[in-house]
Amino acid sequence: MTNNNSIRPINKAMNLEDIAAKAGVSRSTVSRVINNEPYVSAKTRTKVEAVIEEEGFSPNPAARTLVTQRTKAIGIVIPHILNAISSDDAYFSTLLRGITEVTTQRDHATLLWLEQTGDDEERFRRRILQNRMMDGLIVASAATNDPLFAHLIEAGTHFVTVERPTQFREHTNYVTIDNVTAAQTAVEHLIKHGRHRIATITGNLNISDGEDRLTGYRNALESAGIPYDTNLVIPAQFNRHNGYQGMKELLNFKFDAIFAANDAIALGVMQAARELGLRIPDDFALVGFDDMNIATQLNPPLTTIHQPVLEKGAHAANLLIDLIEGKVKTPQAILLPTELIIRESCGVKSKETG
Amino acid sequence: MTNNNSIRPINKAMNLEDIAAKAGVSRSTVSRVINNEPYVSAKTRTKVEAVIEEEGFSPNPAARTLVTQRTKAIGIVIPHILNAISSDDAYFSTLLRGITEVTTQRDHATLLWLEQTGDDEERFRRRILQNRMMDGLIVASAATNDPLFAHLIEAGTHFVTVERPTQFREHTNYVTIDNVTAAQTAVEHLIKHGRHRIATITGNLNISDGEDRLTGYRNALESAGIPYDTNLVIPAQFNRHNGYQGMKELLNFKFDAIFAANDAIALGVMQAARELGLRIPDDFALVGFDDMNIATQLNPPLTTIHQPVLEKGAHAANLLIDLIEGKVKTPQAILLPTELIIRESCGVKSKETG
DNA sequence: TTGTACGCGTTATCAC
DNA sequence: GTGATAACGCGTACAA
Repeated sequence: MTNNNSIRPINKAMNLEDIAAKAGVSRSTVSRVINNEPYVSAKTRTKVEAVIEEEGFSPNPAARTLVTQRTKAIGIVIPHILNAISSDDAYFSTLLRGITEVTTQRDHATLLWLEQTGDDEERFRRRILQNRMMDGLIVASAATNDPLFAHLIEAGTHFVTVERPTQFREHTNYVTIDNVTAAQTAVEHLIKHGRHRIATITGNLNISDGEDRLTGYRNALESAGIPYDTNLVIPAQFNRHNGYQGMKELLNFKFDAIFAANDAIALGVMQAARELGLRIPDDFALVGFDDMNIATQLNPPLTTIHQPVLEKGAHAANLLIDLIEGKVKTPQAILLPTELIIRESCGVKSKETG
Repeated sequence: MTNNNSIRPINKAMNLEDIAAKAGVSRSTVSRVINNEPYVSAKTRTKVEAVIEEEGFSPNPAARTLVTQRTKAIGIVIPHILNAISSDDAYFSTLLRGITEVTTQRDHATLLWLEQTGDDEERFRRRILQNRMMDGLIVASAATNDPLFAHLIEAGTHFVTVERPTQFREHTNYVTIDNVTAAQTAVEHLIKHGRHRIATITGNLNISDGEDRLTGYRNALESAGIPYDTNLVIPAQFNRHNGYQGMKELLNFKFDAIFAANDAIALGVMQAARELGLRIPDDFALVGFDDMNIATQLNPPLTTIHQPVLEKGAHAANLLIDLIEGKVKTPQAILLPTELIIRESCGVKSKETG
């Protein structure tokens, strides 16, 4: 409104110039102090810092971004909202916590991009790709063939996934767990304890987590010389409803155990079993995946694979910011450990180890 | 780097000037087209739009923010992370979904600010107050006396809370539920069905949700002429562990029902009861609050108050953006409806209505 | 209806 | 060590 430097409108934030005037130096010097640059005398620095402190000044991020081309913000992208944030599940909020822990610590803001139910994919992608408020992206629960990846790579945008990539592997940084081995461990545990007709209700097979857990299941059967029976493999998605439906489909066949691709699915199985008057683990054993907090609380407590979701988020954020800051060049693949947690749903006393 | 307009460095984003050149018009005309301003001939507009489309151009948000003083982004602030994101709980992620649904629809970005465990409050507050990447804030699960509010009001920052404010009421926009009445309804349901020694394990009493639910509990007792027995009131926090502990404390006293201030607490109660060999609802009735998805899944299924968390988030976001856009002036208080969901934990068949 | 010119608040590049 | 001054990319009075 006014061009008069001496009178600042009320409520108008201060700027470098104002601070400089108050400190009796030039704008450039204030900038140097703020950015911790050398070549400022101790005395000047102290004076300027005092004024900054006194005024509670902080530099305008938009102006800064305009010249530095950096926003000091990252984005979290969740394309498949219905799967990822099935509200049964603490996976998502735990991941967020892990991520923000690091972004906060490393002085970055965090933008959240959830694909909405009515959204078409193309618009969602454009919204993210065109938004230039972020220096990089963490992509969670995307389909392995999601076109987003091609666009990100083409645009040269830094990104990290929390699933194993199946395409563009040489361009993709990721942090995940060894889903194949973990699932295999779970199923082998069932086999070791006398279950031989083991069914599985899978997660989304277009997400590597789902795909890999099915592979682990197959591997376990194969190692034990148990034939792979497609009747016992119910393709589904990572949510409770699918577990519930899957259980009902399985009724047509004989089985003595179910490996659920995650705990939400296991929850659905338990609900169906209960309605059908089937008892776990007496009528069939059940093993889940994720170790959500609720697992101890179920009846019976759920045997499951524990995975370090918080750490996954934290590692992803660190990796992304390292990438942005140029501290990491070659594509990184970080694998986090998992653990089989034996409770009661698998029919083995939790005292005796696997 | 280069001042030569005719040669753009590879990977350098286009700007208005470039588009203008390609379209054979001036920069301002392109700006007008992008901002849907009048006084552009249909022909010019079409031409410019074609170039924009062809180049996949979108304006630099930092530059835009610098001049408009608007970021088209809002922030979500969660001060009490341990309470709000107790990983038992879908409340938080559901709220996020509700919020982002609206922010997306109204073309705003969403920033996430979670107070970290090791964080001191003062630093957290500064981080938010000094960050100018947002046009307004949604504050969730803050203590009613959180100093943040005073700062926000002083700074003239638009904000909306999803709890009832106890101070600065005339300056605070909020959307919440009628916690008092809802809690009262829950407890009256217990009374009506013969329970007279009703205990409660409260939520955080420095959050209005916790305070109000306790008030509702008192009101119900009072209406029924049941004396208020402080032995039966366990001050606690909104998480499962506190429910577990609270249940154990209650063992010293006689009671025939528990009103848990949220479902997470009820979960803890159920776990403790199970370990103690107490049966619900035979040994005591139990009612929760929230109606998290898992409630149907518990043993027994949990009677609880349903609250529309998704809608809460959506209303909050709409209200905030209305505020930012100047469409709303006087402080708004939006109250959303709740409903008592009768299942089995209260000892009443779910068929017969409370 | 279109174009010119200035300002938004920084950082970066020079002189001094 | 310090201070002008030119970008950064956009919106917007004002002139044409």
